[in-house]
Amino acid sequence: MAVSTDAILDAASRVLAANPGATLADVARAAGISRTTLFTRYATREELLRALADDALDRTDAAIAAAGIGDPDRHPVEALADLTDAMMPLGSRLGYLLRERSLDDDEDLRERWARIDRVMTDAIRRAQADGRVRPDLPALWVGDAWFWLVVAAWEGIEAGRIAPLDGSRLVLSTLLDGAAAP
Amino acid sequence: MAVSTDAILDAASRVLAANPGATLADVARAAGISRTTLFTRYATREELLRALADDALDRTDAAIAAAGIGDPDRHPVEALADLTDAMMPLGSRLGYLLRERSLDDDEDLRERWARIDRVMTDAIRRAQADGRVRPDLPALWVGDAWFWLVVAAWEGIEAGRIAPLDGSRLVLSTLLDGAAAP
DNA sequence: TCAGTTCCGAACAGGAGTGTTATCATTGCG
DNA sequence: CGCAATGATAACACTCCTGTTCGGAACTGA
Repeated sequence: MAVSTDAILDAASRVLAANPGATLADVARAAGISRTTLFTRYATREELLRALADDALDRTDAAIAAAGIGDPDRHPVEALADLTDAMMPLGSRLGYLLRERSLDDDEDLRERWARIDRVMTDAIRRAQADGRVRPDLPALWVGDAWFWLVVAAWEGIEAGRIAPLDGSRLVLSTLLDGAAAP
Repeated sequence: MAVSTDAILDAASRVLAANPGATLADVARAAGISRTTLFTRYATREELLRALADDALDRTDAAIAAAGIGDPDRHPVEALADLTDAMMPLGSRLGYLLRERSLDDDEDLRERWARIDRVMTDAIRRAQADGRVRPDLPALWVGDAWFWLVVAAWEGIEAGRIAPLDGSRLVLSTLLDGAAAP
């Protein structure tokens, strides 16, 4: 196995995030292997896409667990800060999922994403009950706002609009404190 | 002209936003016309995509002008509120551009988008100078954060996670005041 | 009724991508 | 050195989409 599975998935996520219609030949070229070799790893395009999605969700699950988002004893703002840090390197891995709609009707993937959503929303509800997050905002919305601000940071970093090391801080500070001058 | 150009673009943006790889046959079906008739309006797929993008940018330009974003005398927060309201209905029209990468190398479209970006960023810089927006956040980032919160609202509304009429308020309140409890 | 227009359906050629197969070169191991 | 495994290259069939063409249906206006 000259080229690791991870290297293939990494190349694939970069190519497919940049252009969801990219050819398997493009992916293979980016991974430094031939198209036929790529087919020996993933028999069909869909199989590759599925593996990519699973890998992205694995990493997200791991980040959520490591940050202790589901832990009621953990300070929710600290947990969110840790999670945001951990999410920043996942740009292309997860970003590709945003643009790839052919997996929308995959029940397993939807269920995995719903579970992540539930963990986040529960944590936000606890933070609201603890008086740390505004109770007048729907918890679902706060979670969505956080996620899309992370996407904003991914895009901003990729486009060179913000410094890579600033991403996490900007997301957290904007989400929690807002952009209006005090 | 039984089916208006606008109806075709509307159907096309909905179909292509849901799935950028959708076939022209899909688009024609959604628009209620035949595939051959669609070809009489737009000779190639690229021509249709270009028309869609131009239309979306036209609407964005109009919304920016109507909100007075570029007007230094206008209260910047009120202008942003008006703009956010005006952006809410543009979900699929602009959302499709987010996912469509085949137009990334189109110089005209890039220039149009850059001009919109410049108007927004200038307005944010003025708001920072006036003490209405935190000066410690990069103006580029504030603009991006606003835009992606708008996207979050589009997605949330489409998924039924937030009420359509709440979108604009949630975006503004989150961006300006933050989600942390005071 | 006739002419003109607009649209649809069917059919076709061409191109591009997927997935398969067979053959050859390379590397590593016994 | 010989064998096995791995991957590359090339070629192929197949499918799907694009873009074009043609004949006919429906509607309109004189």
